Amino acid sequence: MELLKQPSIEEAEEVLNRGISKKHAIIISAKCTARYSGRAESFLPTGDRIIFIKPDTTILLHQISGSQPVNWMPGETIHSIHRTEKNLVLNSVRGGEKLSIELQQIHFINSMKLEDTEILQSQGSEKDMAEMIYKNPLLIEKGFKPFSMEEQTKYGFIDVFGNDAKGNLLIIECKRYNADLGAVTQLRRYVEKIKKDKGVENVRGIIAAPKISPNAHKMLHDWGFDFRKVDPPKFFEEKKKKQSKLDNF
Amino acid sequence: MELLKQPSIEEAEEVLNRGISKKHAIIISAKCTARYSGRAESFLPTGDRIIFIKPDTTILLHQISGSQPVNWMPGETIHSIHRTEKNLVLNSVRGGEKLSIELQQIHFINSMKLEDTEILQSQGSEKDMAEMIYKNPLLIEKGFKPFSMEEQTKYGFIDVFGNDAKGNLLIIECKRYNADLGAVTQLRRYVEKIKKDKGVENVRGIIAAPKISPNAHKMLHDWGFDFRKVDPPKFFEEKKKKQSKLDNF
DNA sequence: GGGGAGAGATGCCGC
DNA sequence: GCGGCATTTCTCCCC
Repeated sequence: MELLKQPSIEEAEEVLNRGISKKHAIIISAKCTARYSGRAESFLPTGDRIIFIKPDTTILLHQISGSQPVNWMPGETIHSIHRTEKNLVLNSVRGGEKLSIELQQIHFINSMKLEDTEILQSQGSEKDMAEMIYKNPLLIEKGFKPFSMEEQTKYGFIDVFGNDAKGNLLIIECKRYNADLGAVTQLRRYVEKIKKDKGVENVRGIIAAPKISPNAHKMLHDWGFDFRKVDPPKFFEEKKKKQSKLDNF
Repeated sequence: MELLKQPSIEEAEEVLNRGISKKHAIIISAKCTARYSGRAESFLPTGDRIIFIKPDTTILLHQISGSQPVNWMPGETIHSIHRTEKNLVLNSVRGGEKLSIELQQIHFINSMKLEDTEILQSQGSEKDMAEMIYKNPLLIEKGFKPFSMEEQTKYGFIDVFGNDAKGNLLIIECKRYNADLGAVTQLRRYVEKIKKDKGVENVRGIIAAPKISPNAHKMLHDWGFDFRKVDPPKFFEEKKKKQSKLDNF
């Protein structure tokens, strides 16, 4: 691990070059400017920021607020270090894209080998929600018999597909949070595709979500579709437990 | 600035508490585990990671690859430090969400005041593209007369709105990259809304984008809409210059 | 504060 | 590789 406080340009240059070639994780706190050119064009005037170069060549430039980086480059990027008269410049190139960070004052630089082979174990995605409905069709309505999940069509894939009590085809589009206009047009697209492909007319559409925006609900109704309030699995699990505990009093 | 290499639990706890209360930017490199509960549930087993706590209370946990954090909490989060028998635990709570990071070995911790009042100056967004078309209607077709931009409707806002040479209403939906099925359904929504609101039938729709997916193009055609190849401004500016330079030979 | 949509979105999966 | 789409999306803008 190399960790330098207020390094000279020469020291920082060496640490950077060595760290990049060794696939270290490199963190720099510095006063800098940044220019980006590629999918758009941008310039960020002088300020204190955090720069993070990952072993996979990803580079992130973070300002002191917000969860998104202000500038970045994803993997497969080539970094190079240059010197101006007074400063150090970090150029990162990838295809037609280029990020150029000019370091004007380096507060600290750290370069070190990090070990991590784990991946995130996650639950509660939209797919989990579809699975929950598939296994508990009563969440939609009595008599609903789902027969497929993630059904592929050229116009997108259907979350849950089945028959209702009267034998109509029934398409469920799940949203784990608020259903919006996009969710309704998505459902509409699937219903029309299935009607056309199977040459049938009795195809119903349902949006399953914890809530739906007023305009989306209106459009849903205009198109003869329905809404079912369904909470995604694991959503605010702790909060719900607490709430039901309170409800018992 | 406080910068400690391999700090003891006690030292790290002090730096963390002091840094959070002083609204410092805090960076930790550590072996850790992470649990998240809220909009989903997740667990991340032991590994070396980078933790970044911003002055606005945003917290990011980054693994050594990928441009996205593996766990995070946006602003308005309350952080607190606790001790287990052997380790330090950083709890971050916001509404019904909770992120808990257990620090098992701290490689370094840095806490410092950062100064930054600048915001990114950016060009080449979809709005810039709409503006370009508004000013150069020939990019769409001869006789196109745009009369409004960002027109608000309850079902979304229209990028560019105008009349064609024959006096039909013409709605343009811009996409700065590949137009997909969503872009077509979006356009369709606007056209239907305008037809209904104005009680007219002669409303045309056009997607302006550098390219469009085959399925989207088919759906566009099925609905009687058109596609115009338009490159967004500033997109790969450097690359294009180079290309046109090559073309001259 | 909610709705609607873009983003230099990124990431995942299926064909 | 492209297509289609979810994301603990985040962020911005307008009502």
